[in-house]
Amino acid sequence: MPTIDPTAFSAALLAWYDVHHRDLPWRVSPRQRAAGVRADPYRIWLSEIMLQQTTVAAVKAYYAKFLARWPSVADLAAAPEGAVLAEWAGLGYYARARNLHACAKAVEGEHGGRFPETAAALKALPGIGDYTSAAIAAIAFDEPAAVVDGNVERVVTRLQAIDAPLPGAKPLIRNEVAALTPRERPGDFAQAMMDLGATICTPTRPACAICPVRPFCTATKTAEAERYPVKAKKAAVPARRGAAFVAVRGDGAVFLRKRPGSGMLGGMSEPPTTAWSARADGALGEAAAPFAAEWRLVGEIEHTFTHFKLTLDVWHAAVTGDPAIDGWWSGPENITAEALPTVMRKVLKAASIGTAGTDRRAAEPQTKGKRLHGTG
DNA sequence: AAATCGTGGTA
DNA sequence: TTACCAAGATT
Repeated sequence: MPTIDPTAFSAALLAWYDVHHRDLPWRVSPRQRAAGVRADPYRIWLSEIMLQQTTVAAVKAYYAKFLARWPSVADLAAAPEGAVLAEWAGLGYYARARNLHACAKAVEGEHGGRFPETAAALKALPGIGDYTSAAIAAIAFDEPAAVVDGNVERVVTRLQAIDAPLPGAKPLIRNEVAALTPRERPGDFAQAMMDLGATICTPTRPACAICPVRPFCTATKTAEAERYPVKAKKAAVPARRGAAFVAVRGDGAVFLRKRPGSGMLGGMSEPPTTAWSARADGALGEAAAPFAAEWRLVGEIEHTFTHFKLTLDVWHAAVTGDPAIDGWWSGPENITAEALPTVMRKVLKAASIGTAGTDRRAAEPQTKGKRLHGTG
């Protein structure tokens, strides 16, 4: 494997970054940085947690909402977990939101309200692992930590034509990044590597012709950049099936409950659902309902998670009394603020529970989910 | 240490 | 439609 001159490499990369960096809400631009503006650790941390396995486009609106509602780590630490989960609803990987809140409380309770300033200390906090600890340390505290995300893995495996498949090649990649990371401007270097991966060294059809570090790249010499990184193929996702029961009161309120605090959609809200059987053929009738009511099958929804595809039969009932299980009634004016993950919003939509306005019976054509015509 | 954990966009 | 991907962490 050829050795890259770190000084020449980072000079080329940073010169490109100074001109072509992305403008992002949580970012301090190189111009601002040179003028002495420091990144706010809270904002860097918040954005990094949100950006884990999540696109910049999806994060922007959530970042703005969180920052407006909780401008400081103290504000976030003082919030109820349920409020954080509700604000996170729709962004996915909900353990991130639980850990976000736990981390804010740890910073307040154990670190005097200030984020620790080294990657090693940051990594001890909830939700902060190898990547995030290095990123915060580099961007907010100028520590020359090796920042390795998916972008960097792609860039480095191409630079060095690393044929070893991921994730086994991670230690090798990390060492390469550590060797390349400069003492000066380590935060800009990390962000430059990620911007390069996001805009030039893309997964498909990389723009090698305009790449600022092309002279250092082995893979592009043989036009093989697109072959990297090498990854093992993923297994096909199995199918599961279950049922959801949407009870509606006369005033339009829907009965919701809180899911267990850990595991799938941990801590999030839902209309009561059955367990999700590994068998895709599980014919679940109203006998599976959590409480007796005049249940009527009104539709079904499909939702694909990371490791399985779920089909839920959607049952609906008009209810007068209170169910004998834990939960609460959520009125039409409150439903959008509930901690409902996307799959559960699909369920409510299939049961004609609107998320806008109060007329849940509005004749809105069903664009998603199969509308069934039961015995009416 | 392989499995678990969401969602939306795109080829 | 299917498959893969996007600033990974936890157990």
